[in-house]
Amino acid sequence: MKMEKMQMADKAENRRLGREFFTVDGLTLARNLLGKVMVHETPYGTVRAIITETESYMGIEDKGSHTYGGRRTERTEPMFHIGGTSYVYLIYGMYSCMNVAADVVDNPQAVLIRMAEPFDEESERIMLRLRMEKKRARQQESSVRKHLADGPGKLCIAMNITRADNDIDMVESDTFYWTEGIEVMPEEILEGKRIGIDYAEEAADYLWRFTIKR
DNA sequence: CGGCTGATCGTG
DNA sequence: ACGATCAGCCGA
Repeated sequence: MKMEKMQMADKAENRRLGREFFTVDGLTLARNLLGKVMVHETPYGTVRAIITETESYMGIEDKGSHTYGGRRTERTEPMFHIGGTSYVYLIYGMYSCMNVAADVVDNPQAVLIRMAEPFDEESERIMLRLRMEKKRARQQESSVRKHLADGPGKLCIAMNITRADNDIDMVESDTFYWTEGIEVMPEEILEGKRIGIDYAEEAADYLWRFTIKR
């Protein structure tokens, strides 16, 4: 009985990531978030997903970043907040993108969460349900299942992340937060160019996308 | 698997 | 006007 209790207390889903985890630069945070678990309450239950791909957006000096040149607007405000703050914005008029602010207040760096996999079977059921609800009419369930959360927009649909979840402190929240997950060794991390920022000139070539090797 | 394209709307 | 995208369609 005592043993059971100790194992429960040590379960990955119970080990929350604290402030010190997020108050590092955006490149360090993007690497460290691989293998961690993002948790979000949805109308159908709690969704837990292991993060498998991230991108760094390095703030005022990064031509690919929303905060390039210190651009501070109502939209980009959460990027200026304390590390661990969510930054959710609408892209192409129809999809949400989920980011986590890095580092200290007023250093507007963030990590885009691009890809994730369900942590357990309940999460998988909920993610599939949420994705099927929002799918286009002709799309097959097999196709949705295969591409459950393999892009920033799909990930937000699968975890019910909308702009209602913008500017939340994920260190303090009880409905939107992070926990430990699986261990990822540095040599398991693949680097690549960031996606969809052709306008960013030389910054488009920086290897600031991180994926777990398969 | 890779490239091309329309859909759709808040932001500045 | 313009996207830190997605899914369908085409060709290989």
